Amino acid sequence: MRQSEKEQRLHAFGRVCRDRGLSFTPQRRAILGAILDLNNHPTADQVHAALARRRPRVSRATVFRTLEAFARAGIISKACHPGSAVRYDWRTETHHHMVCLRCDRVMDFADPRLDALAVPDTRTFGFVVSELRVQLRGTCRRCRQLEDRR
Amino acid sequence: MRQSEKEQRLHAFGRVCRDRGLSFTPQRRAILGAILDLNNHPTADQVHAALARRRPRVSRATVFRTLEAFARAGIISKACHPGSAVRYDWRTETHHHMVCLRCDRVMDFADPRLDALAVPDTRTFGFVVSELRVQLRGTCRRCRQLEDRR
DNA sequence: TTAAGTGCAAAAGCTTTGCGGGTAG
DNA sequence: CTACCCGCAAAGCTTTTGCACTTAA
Repeated sequence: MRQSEKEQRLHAFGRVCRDRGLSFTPQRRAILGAILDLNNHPTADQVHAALARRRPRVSRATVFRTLEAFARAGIISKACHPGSAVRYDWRTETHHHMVCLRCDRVMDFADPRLDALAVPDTRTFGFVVSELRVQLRGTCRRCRQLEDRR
Repeated sequence: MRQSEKEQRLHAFGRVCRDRGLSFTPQRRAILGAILDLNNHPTADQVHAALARRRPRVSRATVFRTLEAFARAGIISKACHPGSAVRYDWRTETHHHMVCLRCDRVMDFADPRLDALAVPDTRTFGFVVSELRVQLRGTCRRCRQLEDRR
């Protein structure tokens, strides 16, 4: 992501935070910056590691609390995956994912045809759908290469 | 699930295990029985809890090891979810999920129209798709009711 | 018979919480 | 000023691992 785009996004995040009644502290700005830089559905720990040698110092607890609070407020979202640690996604708009079933990697996949799919009726389940997303399950390049070597 | 259907499925699981070179011990039979009974994408711990007062005794470590081994062998699968503990699914064939973003509950959703969707081309990513699944993200009945009460 | 599976207990990894002190708005 | 936020450290979940013993095939 270009620096200018990043600054622009951070600025937008600040505005949304205040709209939602959350303060936009230097720590929170750093956390959002890190998730934009990583850009690949990191865990809270990966975000914390990325910030380790940077100013301002951000504690592990703050990273966990902040990411969770932002997700609850809809400022960021959570990615669905088959693994065992919450994965965060700075994108909140509908998009799609390729999910590697070997290494749990999640990659974005854009496709307007998929965006246009009609949401099926789930009323009988009492379930209200906010969005439809497609998941392409399979094997990523790296995992296939590892496999081939054997 | 009817008792007869469950027995039939357990029998089929036994056959697949042996085909894959995995032995079908009483513990493993019990674990698969529990995941069929629960029927709702349980965590390893939930499977273990369901077996707590039953024979044969199954240790927590065995539950974790077994579910992981079965998933790797394709005997069961993992559900994709936004939470922080692996969720197992005794269904391995393509199907779809409603995912509650408040409580992380995962519910099955069947729709032949969705099953028929064409898999997009992901070659440029080096990603090989094994199946396409749809995820309906939203809020389940229980969570909406809890919300309404406030 | 023996390779594979199991239980136990300890360690490692992930997440939440309570509290005293700090700061954004 | 004051409600919200932060760091720290401890506790609570989830998952893996090493090892000695057992068992399915």
